[in-house]
Amino acid sequence: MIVNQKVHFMTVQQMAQLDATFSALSDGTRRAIVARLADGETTLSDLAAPFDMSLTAVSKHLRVLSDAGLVDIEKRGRTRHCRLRGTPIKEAVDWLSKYEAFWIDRFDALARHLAREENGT
Amino acid sequence: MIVNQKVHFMTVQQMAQLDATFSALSDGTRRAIVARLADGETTLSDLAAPFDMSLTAVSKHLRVLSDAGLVDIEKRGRTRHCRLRGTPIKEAVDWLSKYEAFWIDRFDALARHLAREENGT
DNA sequence: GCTTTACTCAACCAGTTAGTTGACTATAAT
DNA sequence: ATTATAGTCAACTAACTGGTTGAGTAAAGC
Repeated sequence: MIVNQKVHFMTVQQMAQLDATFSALSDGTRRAIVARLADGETTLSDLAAPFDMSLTAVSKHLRVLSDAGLVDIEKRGRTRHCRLRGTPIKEAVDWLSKYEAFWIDRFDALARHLAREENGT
Repeated sequence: MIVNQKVHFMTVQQMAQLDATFSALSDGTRRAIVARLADGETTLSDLAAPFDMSLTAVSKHLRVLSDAGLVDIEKRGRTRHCRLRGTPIKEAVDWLSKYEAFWIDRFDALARHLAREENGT
């Protein structure tokens, strides 16, 4: 089996966007925020309530997500209303999708096969 | 439109795995390594050649990928042979896929609509 | 046996990250 | 007008990151 040689061109900004997206999602608190926002728009205070950390800390996490373009923050009176944006997530999936062939990985499959043989099954 | 409320249970290890995967992929050099390995197995030296940094630096990047379970490193004589593993990538995609609804984002769509109106088109 | 190759390891450095606290600002409620 | 709420900002800390260099090790080649 021969894997297609795929040359991929990417601008510096596209690289930076992927950096920011993956980096933003590398923190469990931020992934929890994303998960929460998928259920609908919320304010910062509401968002922060379940977390065992200061409002400032959650605000900073939200800022990271906002800088990465994953969430929109809208100032409304004295509250900040946050909502999820899908585009950067899609871009991350698009990048990952290039390695889809490896999800049903021939090497993984081989490894599983060998593991089964080692176990004598 | 109502988004399904999805409660998601995740073990500490699954969380840590996602942390490691997204964190590993948040660096452009490491994504380039992954891309390179998708074209086939290579040694560390071969892998390091195109990069403008020391072998030690690339070795460290590879170690991060290895720790995250994204690559296997096999010692063979004095060379290290590296190959891609798909499973963690699949897990990352599975997580992201829960937000697939937002890729064709009603808010994004609204934002684009408003942007078009602002431009008077 | 000596030299080159392919690495690893430890120490160091500068910059970033994830959290804290305390002081502040602006809006809303009484 | 006062008070409570929602949040920001600046300063600080501890730990982590991404890179370096120099020394060391183990396998291959001559």
